[in-house]
Amino acid sequence: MLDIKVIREQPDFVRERLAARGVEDAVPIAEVLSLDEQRRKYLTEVEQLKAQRNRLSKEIGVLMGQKKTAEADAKKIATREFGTRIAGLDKSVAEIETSLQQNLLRLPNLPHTSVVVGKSAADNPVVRVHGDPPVFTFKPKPHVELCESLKLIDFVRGAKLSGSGFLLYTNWGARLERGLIQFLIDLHTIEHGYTEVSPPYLVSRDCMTGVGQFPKFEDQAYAVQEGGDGSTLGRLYLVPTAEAPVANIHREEILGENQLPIYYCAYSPCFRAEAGAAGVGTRGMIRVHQFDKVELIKIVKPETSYDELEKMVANAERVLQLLGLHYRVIQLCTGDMGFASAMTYDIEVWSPGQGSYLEVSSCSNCEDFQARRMNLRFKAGTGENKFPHILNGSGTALARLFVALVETYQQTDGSITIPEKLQPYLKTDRILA
RNA sequence: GGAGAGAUGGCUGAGUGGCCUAAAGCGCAGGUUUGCUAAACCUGUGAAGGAGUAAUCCUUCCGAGGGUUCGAAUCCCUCUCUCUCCGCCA
Repeated sequence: MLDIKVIREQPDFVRERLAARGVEDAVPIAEVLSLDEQRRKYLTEVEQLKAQRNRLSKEIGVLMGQKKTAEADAKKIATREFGTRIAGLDKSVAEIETSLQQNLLRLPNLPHTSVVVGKSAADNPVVRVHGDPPVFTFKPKPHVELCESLKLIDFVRGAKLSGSGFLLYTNWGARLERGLIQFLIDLHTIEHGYTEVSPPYLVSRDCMTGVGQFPKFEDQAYAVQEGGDGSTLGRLYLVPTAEAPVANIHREEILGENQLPIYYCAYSPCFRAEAGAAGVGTRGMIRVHQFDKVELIKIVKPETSYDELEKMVANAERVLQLLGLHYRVIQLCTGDMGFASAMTYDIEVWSPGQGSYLEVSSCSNCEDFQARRMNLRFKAGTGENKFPHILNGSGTALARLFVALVETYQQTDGSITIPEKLQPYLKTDRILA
């Protein structure tokens, strides 16, 4: 959520930054400013009335104490009408505030001023490239073919169970997936200093709103109804990422400055309905409704957040380096960034079978955008309460990492070799055809 | 699912209609004392919002939402959550 004071004091700056995202038409800045002005007007009025009423009530209390009941009763009648006027104004203020809040929750974060202004993924600058694409003496097969021939994934039966976009990992495929999860968590906790957490996979509406998923992207979440009485009470949402629960761990808390920075690492399955996406590039494992991911979350002091972002990207890159995979890092331009982010790096791993890069990690600095939404603060040394910056990054997404591994390490005979670092987790150095 | 207890500031915890402007303690900040540390003592210390150039003033907030009242942390109703015991259960 944006700071209403910033919108009020620098509306043109806010308009310019939002326009850089390419959402200027949808941005009700004028509406927000008008509501904000109305709110303050009514608030001033009703507060003056309340001050008067409080004064009179106090006088009545004194009269009652002196047993001057006749005078007290007269004053009561005079004071009574304040109640109705106050109630009316209170109602107006509440309505305006609700409306203002709804508008604010729909405004995306402002891109950092250093981020390249662009319209789409085509404008994303490449930050660095690691290694070279592997060279094959034969035509590398796409992952779908390899997974079928090695019986790593049963695509047909996965779809039979839950529809397209759901995977049934089998035998060595299931073990590879599990081994990767273990490998990633060990790496980030033991070597990178993150604290492991294992969150709920169903979260409240507040959590989804806190990270910026709701209200804008509500149609992309799977909702689960407790009881089934149709009310939104007791409704929970399958996590689209572990970010949803983990970033909210300290929601509505005031942290001590010495508690920061906080580093969390969490595995979770991720559920994405992506309404309307069915049928578009859905073959195989590239785009699915359920995938595994190991997520990194940082809660940090504002002045350190961009250094922390660089470190987080390096932590995610380490995964691909240890697995010997070719990848590149890009920075998302203003038009391609997520709703909550001020700056995002994507890491894309090379897929020999597709002949293209696949996004396996997205690391974002959301600055105080999410902290405001969840009212998470910390007490700064100066004594004032400030919003910390929250970062999230994939470390990394699994299905696409799986694709890159299988395609990169395929052999002439159709088998797959296992990178050295993964061998202890799989208890083998090769998956045979 | 049944029964009971509870939810008050960063934390613990008092407060059952009117100086509650929320006691007290802990914690935290500053100060005094001090060779250093520690300790002791003193002072200060909730949040959000609004008006004002400013000093300052005002409003709201005691789990959430309604209600009663001139006035609610306090009384009434509804809901949520937590704890204890019982039942069921992986």
